[in-house]
Amino acid sequence: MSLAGRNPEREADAATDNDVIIRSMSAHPPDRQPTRPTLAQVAALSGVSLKTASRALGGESNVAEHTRTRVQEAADQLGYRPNGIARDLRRGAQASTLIGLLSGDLANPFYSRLAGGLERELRPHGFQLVIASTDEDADLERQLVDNLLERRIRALVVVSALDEHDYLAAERRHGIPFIFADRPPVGLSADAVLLDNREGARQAGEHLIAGGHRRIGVVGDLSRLSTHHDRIDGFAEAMRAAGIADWTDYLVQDAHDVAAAERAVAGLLRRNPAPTALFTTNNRITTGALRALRDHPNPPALVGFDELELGDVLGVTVIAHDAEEMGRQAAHLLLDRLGGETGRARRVVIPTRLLVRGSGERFPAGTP
Amino acid sequence: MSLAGRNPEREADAATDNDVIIRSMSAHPPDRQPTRPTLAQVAALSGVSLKTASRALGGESNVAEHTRTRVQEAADQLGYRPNGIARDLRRGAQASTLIGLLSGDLANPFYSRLAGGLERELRPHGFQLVIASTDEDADLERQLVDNLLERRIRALVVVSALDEHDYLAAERRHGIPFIFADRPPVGLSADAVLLDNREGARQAGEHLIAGGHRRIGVVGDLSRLSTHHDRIDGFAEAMRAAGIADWTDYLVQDAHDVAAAERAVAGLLRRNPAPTALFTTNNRITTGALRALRDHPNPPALVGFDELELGDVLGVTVIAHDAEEMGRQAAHLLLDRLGGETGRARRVVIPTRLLVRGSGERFPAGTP
DNA sequence: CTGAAAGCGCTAACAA
DNA sequence: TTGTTAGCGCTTTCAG
Repeated sequence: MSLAGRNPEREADAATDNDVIIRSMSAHPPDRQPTRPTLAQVAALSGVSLKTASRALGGESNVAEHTRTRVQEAADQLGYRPNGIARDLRRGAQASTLIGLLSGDLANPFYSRLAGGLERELRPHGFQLVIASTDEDADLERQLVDNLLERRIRALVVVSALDEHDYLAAERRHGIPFIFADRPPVGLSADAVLLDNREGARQAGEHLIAGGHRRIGVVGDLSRLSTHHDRIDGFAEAMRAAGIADWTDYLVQDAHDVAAAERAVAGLLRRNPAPTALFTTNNRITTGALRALRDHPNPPALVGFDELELGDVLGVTVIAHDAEEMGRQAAHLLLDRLGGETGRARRVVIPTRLLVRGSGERFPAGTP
Repeated sequence: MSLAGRNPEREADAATDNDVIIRSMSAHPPDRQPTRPTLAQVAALSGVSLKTASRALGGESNVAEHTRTRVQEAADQLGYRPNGIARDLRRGAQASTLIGLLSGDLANPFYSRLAGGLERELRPHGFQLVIASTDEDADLERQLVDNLLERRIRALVVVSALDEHDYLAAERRHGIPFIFADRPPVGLSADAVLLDNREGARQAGEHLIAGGHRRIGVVGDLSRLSTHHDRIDGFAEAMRAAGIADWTDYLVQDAHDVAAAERAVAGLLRRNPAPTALFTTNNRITTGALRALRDHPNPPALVGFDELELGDVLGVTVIAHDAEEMGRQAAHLLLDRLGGETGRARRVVIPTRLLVRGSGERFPAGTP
C-alpha cells in the first residue's frame, strides 16, 4: 500500500500533451503546487493582523463591521479557504467532525441503508462520514480501524468481521466512542445496535411449521458471524418446540455470496427427500435461492431474513427490519456519547417482523 | 449547517430535556479528555530525541535496530498512535489521503455500487473515502463541497445535482481534481464518467417498437437532470425514426421517487387508450412501475433503465450497465490526475446493454 | 546514526 | 476593537 501521491516518475512523463485550457488558467506553469492562500495572506492584503482576520472570517463578535467586510473581500479575492486540518490540530483532536463507518460491503443494500440513515442523522450536527469496506476481512478491518483512528475520527461505527475486540479497549479509554452495528462487541463493552435475530428467525421457523412443513432447508452465512449464530439458534428453537430433531440434516452454512447460496439451494433441492421449505438467513442468500428456484415447477416455500428490494413485487415472505433505523439509532448512541454520556454500554435492539407475501405460504407438496 | 461543536444558539436551546442526562454526566468527571500520548512522550520514555522517535516509528532507515525496538516498546506501552492531522498539516495539504464523494442518496443501489467500486479501487493506493449525500439538493451540495474542500480532501468525485459548476473553477486552479460521475460538468471542463444514456434509451425505444408497440408511456426523473434529458432524447430518436410523433402525450416527468413513479404509472394506465408499453428511465421508477403493475391482468410491456436487484428473477427487461465499473473508472481518472496528468478533461462512457428477460417482450393487446 | 530548531496554518490567551 | 505571542504534534532541514 503506497501512501498516495508521491510518484515522481509518473508526474514527469505525464506532463506531455498538456491541456491548453487548464494551463492557460493556472497562472504560471513553473509553480507545480498552486499553493493556497493562507490566513496570513488574507490578513496582509486587508491590512489587519492575523488574529483580526481570523476573527472576521470566523464570525466572531468584536470586529468592526468595516474591518469584517475588508477582510472578507480580501479572502474572496484570494479565493481563501480555511484549512480545516490546521484548525483541527489547533483545536485539538476532539474537535474533529469526522465519524468513521466500517462495514462489510457498501454494495449490500443493508449496509448502504445503514450508512444512509447514519449520515442523514449526523449531518445536521455537522459531522461527516468516512467510510471503508472491510469485505469481511479481519486483517483489513484492523488496518482500516487503525487508519481511521490515526485520522482522529471522533467516533467509530463498525459492523465488525472480527470475533474479538480487545484491541479496541485501549482506544476507548482515550475517549473515542465505538458503536457496534449489526454485530455485538466481543470481549469489550460498548454500545451496540442489533437486530432481533433470534426472534426473527424463530418466527420464520414457526411460520413454516404452521404451514405444515417438517423438512426445512436452512441456508446460512459465514458460520463465524454472530448474527448467523443467533439466527440459527432462533430457528433451532422453533424446530425444537415442534419436536423436529433432525432439521440440521438440511442445514448448509457459509454461503456468503449469492452464487454460493444459489448452489447451496440447488444442492438441497436435489436431496431425496427434498425439503418442502427453505429458510434463507440473509438478503444475499435469499436472492441466490430465488435464482435457484426460478422456473422450478413446484418450488418449496421460502422465508428470507432481511427485506428485499422488490420483495413485495416478487411476493417473497420475509423477516423484515429497518436498516436505516439502525443507522439512525447508531447515530443517537454516538451523539449521546459525544455529548458526554458516560453511562454503561447500551444496546438498542431493532425489531423484526414477518411480512407475509406468498412465498412462505406455499404448502408442502401433497398437502391440499 | 454548523461545524460540529460550534453552534452556540443551537446548543443553547437544545439543552432542554435530553441534555439533562448528558450534562450531569459530562459535568464532573475531572479528566474530560483523556489526552493521548504524543510522540514527544514516546521519545521521552524511550530516552531518545523527538526526531529519532519519529524516524523509528516512521520506518525510516538510519535507525539503530535496538533504538527502534526501544521506541516501539515505549509507543506500545503508552498506546501511542500517530496524529494524522498533525502529520497532514506538516506535510502539506496535498499529502492528505482523503477523497470526497458526493452523491444523491447512498440508499440508492446505483450510488452505493458506485461508491463500492470507487472505494475498492482507491484503497490499495492508501486513500480513504469521505462520503456525503446531497439528497439532490443544490444548496446542500454546495455546502458539502465547501466542507469537504476545507477538509483538504485530495480530490472530489461528485454526482452533482447542480446545473452549473462555475463555482468550482477557482478550486480546480488550486490543484484539486474533480471527477464528475453520472452527470457531466456544466460550464467547467473536468473529467467525467458517464453512462451512454442516449444510446441506452434509444435501444429501449427501438426494442419496444420492434415488439409492435406504438403507444409507449414514458416515466422520467426530475426534468432538470441531464441524465434524464439524454434518456428522453435517445428515446425520442427512436420514436422519430419510427414515425411516431405524439409519443410525448404519454410522457410523465419529475417522478423522483418510487411512490411518485407508482402513481405516474397508475395514471398512465387509466388513460384511454392506455399505453401498451412502458419505458421507465431509472431503477426507482421501474420499481414503482412494477408495484403499479402487480396483479395487473394484462400488463403493458416494460423496459427499465438501470439494472434491478432481482431483475433476472422477476423477468424485467432492462437497459443494464455496470455501476461499480463507473466507480472504478472514476478512481482511475482521479489517480491519473493525482499522478500529475494535466491533459485536457477526459470523458469515459460506460456502455449500456439491453437485457431481454420477458417484461419487454409482451406484445400489445390484441396482437397474436 | 542522532539531535536541535523551525514551522505547517490556525486559534487561544493575554495584552494593549 | 485589535494585536502579540504561543503552540497544537508532527516532519523537515541542517548539523552533529
